[in-house]
Amino acid sequence: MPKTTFLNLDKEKKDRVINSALAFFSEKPYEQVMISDIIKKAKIPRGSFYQYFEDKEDLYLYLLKLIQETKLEFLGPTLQNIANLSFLQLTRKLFEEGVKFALARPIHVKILDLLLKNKNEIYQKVLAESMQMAETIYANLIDQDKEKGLIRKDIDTHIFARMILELTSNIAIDELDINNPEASFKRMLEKNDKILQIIEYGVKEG
Amino acid sequence: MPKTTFLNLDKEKKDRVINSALAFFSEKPYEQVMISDIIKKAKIPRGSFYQYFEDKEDLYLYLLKLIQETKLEFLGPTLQNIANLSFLQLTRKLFEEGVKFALARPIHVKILDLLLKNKNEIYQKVLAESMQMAETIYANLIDQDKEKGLIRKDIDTHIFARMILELTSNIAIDELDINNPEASFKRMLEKNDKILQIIEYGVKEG
DNA sequence: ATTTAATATGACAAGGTTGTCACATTATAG
DNA sequence: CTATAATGTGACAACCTTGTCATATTAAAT
Repeated sequence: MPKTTFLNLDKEKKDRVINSALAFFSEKPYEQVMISDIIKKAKIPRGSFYQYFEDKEDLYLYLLKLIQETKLEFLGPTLQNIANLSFLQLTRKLFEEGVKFALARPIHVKILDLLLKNKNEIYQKVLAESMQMAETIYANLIDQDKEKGLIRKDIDTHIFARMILELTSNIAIDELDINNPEASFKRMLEKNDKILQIIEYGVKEG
Repeated sequence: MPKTTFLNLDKEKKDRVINSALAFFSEKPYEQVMISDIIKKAKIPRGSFYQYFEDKEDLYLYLLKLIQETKLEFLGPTLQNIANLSFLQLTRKLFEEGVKFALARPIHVKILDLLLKNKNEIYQKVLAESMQMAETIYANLIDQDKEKGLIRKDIDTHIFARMILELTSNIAIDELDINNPEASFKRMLEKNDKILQIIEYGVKEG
């Protein structure tokens, strides 16, 4: 956690630091981001940085917390209305919301994407558990839908859950084009639909 | 390319350098691997390194070439007998061969995996084009199978090709366990089958 | 045996990064 | 209007990493 000195800073300066850090952590993996670059872009002296944060990890974990908060806030309304959805409906919803979030907060999404791909020490520390939990939740929903006769019982629950998790996290980022958000959005939603169609009905004729 | 000095080296020393480099490049992304570490592990003096290679990139590109050769050699027999396979049969075959290769050459696979995830300058230089080409080939095969009535015509060819490419590259590495190759192998093949089943028939009941 | 070419070595300069610290500046309290 | 606490600063030590180069050492050629 940042020291209180940082939290007491006026918003402008705080934002300068946060935005500078977000920019770098969205461009390179954690290990390759340099404190020197962050303070240079944020225009704060080296000494100040260490007055605000313990070290790079301290700052990074703080950013992740901010990102998580932003995402939860963003997903809030959606999460209110998922109780009656089937797993596939939920997946479609989350795909959609994922796209929306990626367009609204591309930097945040890039940071999460890098962390997801990197599987470094910090990933183990902060994401591994959540991913495991998400998988379990998905698995339970899938099993429920099997009981309801919505999903074939011979499907491997665990693997299906993993597939969905992998596809949800990877697909959004590729097609993202900040310069053309509307087109981007449409394209990504279409892609989502097509992927889900394959998963629902398969590709085999007849 | 390495300088002739390196190529003329006796096999033992050459292998020491290559294996040391392979070890590091399979553990960390290219940018985070340090020449210092490689020469230390290979037990060659700093000066020698620069007598053998231009720089880190020179060495890395050389390793990638070796890996590619190994892989092509490995896949050779398989590639002889794919002419009459449907796209899905081919996919199954390549999944299988991918698993076998990952077990036979886990270090190589890890290096390729890191490169695939990183999308850095070197990726653009050596892999981007191949990936594009693979996608095109897949797309053609899919279209052919649509004509033959094997794949539903309403499936989006491009996206289906991408999905398969993504799944083939990501799945193999996760479950890999060097300590228990046979169990690993069996588990991974089963996983492959289950994924392919979802892709062929979909998950939806009825 | 001598000369010439090829290799091997490791000290070193140049450049970069991190974390600290003594000191300057500003805010707060008495 | 001090005195005390909180912040702001940037020079600096300690540590790395890269690429080079003058100097051995070894091999090949004459």
